[in-house]
Amino acid sequence: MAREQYHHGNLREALIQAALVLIAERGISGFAVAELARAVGVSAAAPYRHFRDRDAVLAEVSRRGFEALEAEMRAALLSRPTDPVAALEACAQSHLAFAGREGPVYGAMFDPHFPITAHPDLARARDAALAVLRGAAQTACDRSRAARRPPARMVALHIWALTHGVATLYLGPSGAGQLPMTPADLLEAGMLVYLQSLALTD
Amino acid sequence: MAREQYHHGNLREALIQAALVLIAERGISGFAVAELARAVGVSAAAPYRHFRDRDAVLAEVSRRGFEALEAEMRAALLSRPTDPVAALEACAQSHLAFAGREGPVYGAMFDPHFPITAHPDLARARDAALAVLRGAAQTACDRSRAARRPPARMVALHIWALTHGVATLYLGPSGAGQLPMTPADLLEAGMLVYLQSLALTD
DNA sequence: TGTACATCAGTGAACGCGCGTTCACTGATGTAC
DNA sequence: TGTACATCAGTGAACGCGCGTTCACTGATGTAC
Repeated sequence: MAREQYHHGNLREALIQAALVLIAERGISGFAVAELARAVGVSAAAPYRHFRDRDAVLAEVSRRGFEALEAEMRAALLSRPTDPVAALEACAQSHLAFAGREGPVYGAMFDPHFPITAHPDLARARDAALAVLRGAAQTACDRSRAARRPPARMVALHIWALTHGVATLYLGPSGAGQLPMTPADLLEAGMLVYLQSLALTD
Repeated sequence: MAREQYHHGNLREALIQAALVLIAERGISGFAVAELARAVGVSAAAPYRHFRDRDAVLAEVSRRGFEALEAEMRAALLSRPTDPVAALEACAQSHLAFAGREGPVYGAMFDPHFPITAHPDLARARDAALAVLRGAAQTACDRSRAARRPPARMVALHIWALTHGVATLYLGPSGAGQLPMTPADLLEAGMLVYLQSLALTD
């Protein structure tokens, strides 16, 4: 854990990795720059060479989170190249799985108190992740035979919101066990009902 | 602001009211017992005569929040006695409106980090609010002519999650303005698509 | 190949801050007789 | 109606804590000539 050299070499990266661990252990509100520095074995002032302030560390962690989420959703999508409904479901399920696996980081990514407008990179990464879902919705909507098919953007937002709602309500320590089914099943059933109206099952 | 008497008279109630203001101003993480005592004009130790600890204050505020939410959903429901779909929509919209109006308190009510198991009153109040939605879903499902109608409990959970997702993603300062429509419209459209599958429109 | 020097990436100490909670206490209230 | 006394609901001081951030600084690195 202790460093040998005066210069760390790649302190920025080490800080981010340590931040992931710290956030997982303590949660967002328990995340402290001082403790972060301690974990890396560096003085409390050192992180400020690489990040403007505490929020900047959180923003970078969240940004990477969105990049990972985007990649996973994209992969899920590609695993279902033919069936648009299955593709949307895989996409939503990978989102939910990500939230379950990366609980605390997911919390940071979607923290309503975070001043996201001050961190445009973060907003862009989030939008890029949502865009994957949007693309899948577009494919599905193009094939819809429903009388009044909703715009793809809206479909994407509905799925995004439903998934996020399930994740925040029923994943994690506080949410576990108040459901007569798994969160994944709840989401799957919801998607099924919702997508049925798009008249895509051919 | 300054008290005259040594005994406050109704400090517990005054603390709760002040907590509402404080949470609205500073958010949950900025909510401090010390500041609360200051706001009421009482020593920092006084609140501990009425609440075990900081969390107990938050729990009571949240509990009342759920009671209010329950009442509003119930009222919304009663305003649509004949049409089950309209009733469900009114219910969800009142939930969303509550979240918009009581942003910070709503945040406390659904804070994933809160140790809700340590506060059974709070869990009960939350379940009671959800039960209102559940009842409305039951009424709707009973009249469904769908081939495979989902259980009412699940329908309620879907609507609960969708509403909560829309609320947390798109209400409040961080969520405003990233949507090409109002959150209420997004929710309404989502409900419409979802409920269509229940084959209730008669 | 060697050296002067600019720049980078750390240090360590300090500032100022506020918090949650406990403790022994005291002033006020109300009740029993 | 008056008084002793138990109880209640506050006080004020203190403990221990940790944080974010800045500042002048210094050790290490690398580059130009």
